Amino acid sequence: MLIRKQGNPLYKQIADLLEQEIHQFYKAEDSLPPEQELADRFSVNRHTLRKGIDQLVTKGLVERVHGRGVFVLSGPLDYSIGKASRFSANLVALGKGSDCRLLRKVEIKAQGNIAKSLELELGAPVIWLETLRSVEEKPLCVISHYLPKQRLGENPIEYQGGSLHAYLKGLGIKPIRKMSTVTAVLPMDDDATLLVMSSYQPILRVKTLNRDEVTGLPIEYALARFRADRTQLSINID
Amino acid sequence: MLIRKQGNPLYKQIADLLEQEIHQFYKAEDSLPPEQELADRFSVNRHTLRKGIDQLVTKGLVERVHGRGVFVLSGPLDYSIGKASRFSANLVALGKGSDCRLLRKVEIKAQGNIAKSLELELGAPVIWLETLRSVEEKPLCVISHYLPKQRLGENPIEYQGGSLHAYLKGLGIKPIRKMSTVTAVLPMDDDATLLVMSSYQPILRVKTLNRDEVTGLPIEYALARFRADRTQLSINID
DNA sequence: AAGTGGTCTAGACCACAGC
DNA sequence: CTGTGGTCTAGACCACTTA
Repeated sequence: MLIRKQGNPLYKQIADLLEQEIHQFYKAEDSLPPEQELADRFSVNRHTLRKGIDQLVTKGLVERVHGRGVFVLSGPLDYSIGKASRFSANLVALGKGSDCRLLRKVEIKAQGNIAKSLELELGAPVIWLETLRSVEEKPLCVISHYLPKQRLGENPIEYQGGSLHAYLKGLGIKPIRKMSTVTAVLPMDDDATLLVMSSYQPILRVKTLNRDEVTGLPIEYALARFRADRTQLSINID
Repeated sequence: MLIRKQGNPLYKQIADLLEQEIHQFYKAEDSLPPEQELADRFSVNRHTLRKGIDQLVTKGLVERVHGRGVFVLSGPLDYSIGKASRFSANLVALGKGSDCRLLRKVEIKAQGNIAKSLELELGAPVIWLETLRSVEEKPLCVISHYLPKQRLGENPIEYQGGSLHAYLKGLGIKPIRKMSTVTAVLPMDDDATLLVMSSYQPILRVKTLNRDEVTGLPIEYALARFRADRTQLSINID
């Protein structure tokens, strides 16, 4: 049935076969037969079978659940830009999300990129906030904020959610966005979970540095991860 | 050195270690030591080592070349979006050699988004150019350009490659970028092929509208698809 | 021919889910 | 407990590149 051939390895043939069968005979939520059973059926080692399934996982066709099985995912997603524009996030309006939940608040020591971007000494105290912003009840982006503790005045950080920039304003700080860089990647596991998305859809990664309008010193370094299918960054140039 | 622990498999630890080392000691184009050598060094099986490298490949950090080795990829190019920025200028500024190949040149009738963006009547003639731009011999992005024929003067479009904006300038047109939107998607098959990338790595989609500086009329509507692993868009806000 | 990555097998044990 | 996927080892051979 399966033939070893150059350029068409067994695991690929298996992936193709399974993909066909999935489209023909399976529906979303169905589980595939156990790996060992499939391996026996194709007369290959379980490792080879697994590699075949890996292809389908990467493709976003199926999903592995430890201890339970391999499950067929619902059909391909629509990546049309028209759909995305409904949820368009304006770059300038960033940080003004309608709902903002605080996931984490810790004090860490500045190091690497964070120290460099914030223009801090290594080891200087930094407040690390992790926020999740949703629009219309649907999670849109996760943002890691890094704030230099020493530049926040004597006030302890009591931010609990809502607009972070509004909170900072209350401390007499007015953050001004100076630079952003944008790139696209596939999400880390944690982010995929928070954003309730599959690991095979891209996310937009926006890195931003905000400076205090008064002192001109860096006041916030932020790394935002947007669900790309719900986001379109608009950049207007005057 | 490496410790077996739940939730932190060896291959992941290896990936993390290698990533660190790559950032510290390697530069683009460098090759990693052979797989067997690395496996010995970490005292793991070559399969386990390979799975670690797989992580880095997925991450876009390194690239495998059969029979030659594993090579470190160059970091993303920083592509800046600003008023006058053009592709060629961007890369020249980075000191990189670039190349622009014309893939297609057709005349079509304006419709839908194109007509709307270019502020044309439905059915008005539009020149559709498809270009592939490479940097250092490696494909970076595919761009679809839509030019309103009637605004190009009497000149037939004789553009054959190279800088498109330089060519337009020769026609007495100076395009100014007015708006861009950015989003991330998985590539269409054709684009993935042209960009020599996997269909599961995201691309950055940048939609741009350029207006003629003199008349203020839309002169170019462009839809660019960048390999996200080689691109970082910089947005500077004044 | 030698060196590199690519594929496959065989067998083992672990971790998680559900009965 | 049993059944599932997850990780790791050991060894083999193939395919591609370079010299």
